Amino acid sequence: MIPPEPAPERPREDPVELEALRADHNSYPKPAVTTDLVVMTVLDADLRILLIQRANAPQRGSWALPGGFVDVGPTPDEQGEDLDTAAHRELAEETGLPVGTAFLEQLYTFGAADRDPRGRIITVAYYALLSPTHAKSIQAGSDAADARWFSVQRDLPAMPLAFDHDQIITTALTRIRGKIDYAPIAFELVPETFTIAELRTVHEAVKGQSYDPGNFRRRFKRMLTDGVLEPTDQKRKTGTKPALLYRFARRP
Amino acid sequence: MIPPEPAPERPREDPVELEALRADHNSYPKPAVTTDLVVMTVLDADLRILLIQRANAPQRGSWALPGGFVDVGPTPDEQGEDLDTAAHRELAEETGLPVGTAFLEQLYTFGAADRDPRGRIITVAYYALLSPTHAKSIQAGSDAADARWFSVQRDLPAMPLAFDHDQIITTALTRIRGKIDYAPIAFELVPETFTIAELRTVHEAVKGQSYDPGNFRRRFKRMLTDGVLEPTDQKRKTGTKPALLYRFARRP
DNA sequence: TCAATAGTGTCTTTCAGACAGTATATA
DNA sequence: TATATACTGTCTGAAAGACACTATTGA
Repeated sequence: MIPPEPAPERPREDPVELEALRADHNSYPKPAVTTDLVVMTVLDADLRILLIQRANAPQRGSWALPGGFVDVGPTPDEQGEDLDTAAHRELAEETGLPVGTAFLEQLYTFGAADRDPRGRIITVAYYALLSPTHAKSIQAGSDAADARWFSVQRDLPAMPLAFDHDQIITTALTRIRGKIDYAPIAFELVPETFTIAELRTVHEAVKGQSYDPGNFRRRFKRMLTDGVLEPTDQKRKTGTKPALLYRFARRP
Repeated sequence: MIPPEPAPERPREDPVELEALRADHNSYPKPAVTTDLVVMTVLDADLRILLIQRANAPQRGSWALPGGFVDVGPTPDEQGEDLDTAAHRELAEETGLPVGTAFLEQLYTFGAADRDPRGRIITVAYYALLSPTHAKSIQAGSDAADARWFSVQRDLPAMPLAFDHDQIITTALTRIRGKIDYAPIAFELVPETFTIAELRTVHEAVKGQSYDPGNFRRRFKRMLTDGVLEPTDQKRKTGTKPALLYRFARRP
């Protein structure tokens, strides 16, 4: 092993040299970059994804993921928005909800050379989780003639999607199905306060399997002692015995 | 819930219209896109990362991750290489090893607007895992005056890196430290055949913690019965009692 | 013979799955 | 009163951590 030398100080950039670099940087062809969103919610014990019907070519009329081009400033000094900001902006535009309402996380970047007929377009995919409360307000709110919730289990399998969006959705499903077992993402898919049964239903809808109510409750109760959750003093009427409502303690 | 209509057939693109789309596509500013590589190995029970010293501005002289621009074709019909292909190509160029020698996986895409002084550059980061056999051949092989292995624990904390490369490395470390517990990535960091102690050393170097040899062996032996591993009939002389060598059954 | 590591076995705790049983609401 | 669900408890097995113990090599 060669012992590493002490690292040099980070050099200041020479403004003149930098100008040359910037000119050089602009002399090569570049790809377009978009963000696409896999927006998910659980409605009626069913995992759903928000799709929009494309109003323009290419693939006009096809159902597709919401998304759009990342804002890149016109000059090196106006460099536009961060990737995360672009994703948040798209989400707000498509759902009508204020920025920060939903859980949003980068998923994967899809960059096959031929994935879009318009030319070279690389897309940074994000997934978002919406509570049913917010999800329902989308239906009602915006002019959603061309934006609908599709059931992952019932609708998606037989549905042709634009571009490689089926692959993006598959990646998102794999991600949340793995992550729900160890990260607190199920809480993003229930209302502000919720019963244990409602939380279990979310897990079941996401994983596509059922859980024993007793065992799920036990696992759940460990989060109570960990301070991740707190009980409220309210109950939800379910038709039979009312169930205690809990709240996710976002910041302990 | 609005019941979704049957999805329309995927429309054929009109060539004339497509031409217009392509022209439109080229009328907006675009970012440059690079891939950066976090190439890791374990040498002398120590997790290491390959860094190169930048020969050109910006940040000439700084240590940085290997990487480069994604090849984007000059026209919509010559759209260049896939992202994964670009990453594989960069890895081969930087290490001198043939494509396919190392494990390579997409990590995360970094797209802060101001992350590069040259202008808007989005980088799709990948991480690669090299066996010590291959890692050593890099040192010897290429003119590696400006490419070296740095110890994650000993060297990196005090080392200033170019751009946001420290953040990329942190993300890579978090990823493999999580993944090594459930995915067979440790086998990418040992020679073709290896002892249990060698595999344990890799786990310890990656996680930065020590494991009880007996317990590790037991966990390991379950992989034997699962067919993930197979014993060889060879032993490695260790200085004391020789240890049996095993082989990773890549495809069962 | 001693030191060091290979390799085995035991005890305990934790947690998940299966499942029985009790409590309390509505119809 | 019947039924459905909330909620509790018990049994079992898988797996991890702590740790004692035996086996086999080289010095």
